[in-house]
Amino acid sequence: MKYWLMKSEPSVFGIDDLAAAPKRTSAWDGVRNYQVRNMLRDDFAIGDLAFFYHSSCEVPGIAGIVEITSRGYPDVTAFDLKHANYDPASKPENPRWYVVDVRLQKKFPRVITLEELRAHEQGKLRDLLILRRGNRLSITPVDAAHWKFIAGMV
DNA sequence: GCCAACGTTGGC
DNA sequence: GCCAACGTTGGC
Repeated sequence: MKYWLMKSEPSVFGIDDLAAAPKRTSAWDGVRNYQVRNMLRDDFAIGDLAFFYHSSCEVPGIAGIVEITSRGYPDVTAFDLKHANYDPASKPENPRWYVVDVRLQKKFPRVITLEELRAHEQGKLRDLLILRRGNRLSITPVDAAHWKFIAGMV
């Protein structure tokens, strides 16, 4: 079982959108970065857990925990001409982009802010990828020790 | 394969 | 809105 951190802009899709979705489950679509695509396609397993991170918003930080409920499968929004995620280079017979399904496991009573995380940048959260300068991946692996520590910050 | 131009991410 | 730090594109 692996741990992850998945970023989303709440103005596009936030934790409350997931809470309101049928079965509190949704495909994590719209990833258009090859490194992240490879993780979704090859590295995610059913039962993995991920922090749901809100980015590009007033208070960036971790809003809750989701459970991975599928392996990677093709991102059908890339095939949809009218969808914002449309990519003509991705074909159903040779899909370029992938998703996994996520189910909301827990919305935190409060957001664990980026500022709080940064307070441990030189200590317990050293080498947490989200804190690394220049990191732009929307999905990053989280090691077990970091996961445990952050979950304890709630 | 190089690299300039361009686009995107995301904190501030 | 600004801008650093990327990733991608395309001419050569």
